[in-house]
Amino acid sequence: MRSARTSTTASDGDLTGRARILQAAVNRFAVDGTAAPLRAIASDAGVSAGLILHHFGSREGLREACDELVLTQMRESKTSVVARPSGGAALLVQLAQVEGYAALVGYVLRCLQEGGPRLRTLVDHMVEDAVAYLHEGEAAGTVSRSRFPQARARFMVEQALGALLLQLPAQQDRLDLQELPRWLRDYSERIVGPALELYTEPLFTDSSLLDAYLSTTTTAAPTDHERASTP
Amino acid sequence: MRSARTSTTASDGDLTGRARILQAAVNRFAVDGTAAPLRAIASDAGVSAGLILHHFGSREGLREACDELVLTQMRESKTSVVARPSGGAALLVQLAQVEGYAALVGYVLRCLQEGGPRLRTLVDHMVEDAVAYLHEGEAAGTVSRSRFPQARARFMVEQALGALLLQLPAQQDRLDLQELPRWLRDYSERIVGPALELYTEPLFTDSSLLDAYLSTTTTAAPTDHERASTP
DNA sequence: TAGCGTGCTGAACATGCGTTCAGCACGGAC
DNA sequence: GTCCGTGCTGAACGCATGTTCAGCACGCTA
Repeated sequence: MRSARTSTTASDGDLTGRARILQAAVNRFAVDGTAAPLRAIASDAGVSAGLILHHFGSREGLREACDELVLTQMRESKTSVVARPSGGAALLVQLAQVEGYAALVGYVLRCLQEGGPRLRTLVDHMVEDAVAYLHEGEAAGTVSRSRFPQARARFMVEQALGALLLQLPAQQDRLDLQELPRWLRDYSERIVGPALELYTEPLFTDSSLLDAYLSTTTTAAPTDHERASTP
Repeated sequence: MRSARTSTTASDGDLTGRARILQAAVNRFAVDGTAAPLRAIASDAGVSAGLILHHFGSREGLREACDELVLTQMRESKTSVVARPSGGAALLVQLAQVEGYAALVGYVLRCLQEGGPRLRTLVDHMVEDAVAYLHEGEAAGTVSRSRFPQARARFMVEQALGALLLQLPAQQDRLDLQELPRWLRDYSERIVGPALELYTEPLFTDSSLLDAYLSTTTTAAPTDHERASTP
């Protein structure tokens, strides 16, 4: 199957082969999971499987190119999408509403679901954004100060992202990108009540547990250091 | 390779073939991910790959038998392991400390990471336990009452479990069961500070956001219904 | 016009997987 | 003793995958 235009330079309307592959890959990985076969991606892009290897060397090379693309697109879109208290999770929900960004969000969710350090930098960026956002809140007086600002931000981001992952279909099953925006919106609506309540009215009626913990770590307490280890 | 005892009834010390397969399967799935090949499991159990199919019909049959085993073992162990506020996550952490239960916990984590409705009943049980536990706290006066007790419990359980998943290695990578208890303990220590703080001192300094939300849902507000849908 | 490199194809290869199947060993029933 | 069913094996099959490779088409350069 030859593409309509065989010109190497991408004229308006149709992309270069490499870009078409990348776009198809992000889409397929989001829909069918990160184990989607190269031939399916090639078919979607209207090229042969060999061309993918020709451009990216290997399957892993394609994955890395996808990661890079997603990282830059997330960074670019961050300015246009308002940051939100729940860290990066709400950012993903917001972004998925934007036309054409569903595949991007789907790929990110699939990568996080896959596990491992693949998008660690993306999560780290989200944590940093959350730190900054919470810090602004502290300055404005709307957010309470923390003894562990860094760890608190990471804790919130990881909880919000992780809860999202639990809702996903299995890696091998299909994720409908058409339904993704609505589905994410429904999920947000479902949790916004408990979330706001939990963040406004403390779960514990007294501070005995917190006090007990703080008293055990008063001596040489590393009030905010982050370790990152993997079993 | 014939097993030492060929007696069909399991004498003390060595299990029947079926049980050995099941044990090896849970172990392999936990260590190498749920895509671990049957031949590896067979090798671990000291049997041929054909025997697995003979007993369980197919790979999916083996998975379902593992799920059932894990479900019953979790139910049995629940009485001996104290329930904790953060829902099922802390239960997993506690259980992993017990000698010989690491594989069980690892398999549960792998299944949750895989996504989909595989262990939905387990999560539902955890939610129900959390509801009961929080209710006891309310009666004792240590936990604040919620407008959405069911949704709050689910929200907390899913957040706690999900955050745990984000820490896991990739499905294809190895999960060291020897290190799992220590690793889970380290993770707990890392988050207990922010968690207790967040649950004791409200994140928001005023209730404007919560009030705004509640005012929009005063009319015919379904104060606590749960929907479960998958995209 | 001749040469050449880039984009690209399609067939082929090697590998690993789940699954099938014909058949063996053995222990209890009759 | 004979029969039969159960537990079990090991080779084989069919399939899907990632990857390799020889070669084609086309546009640029000289």
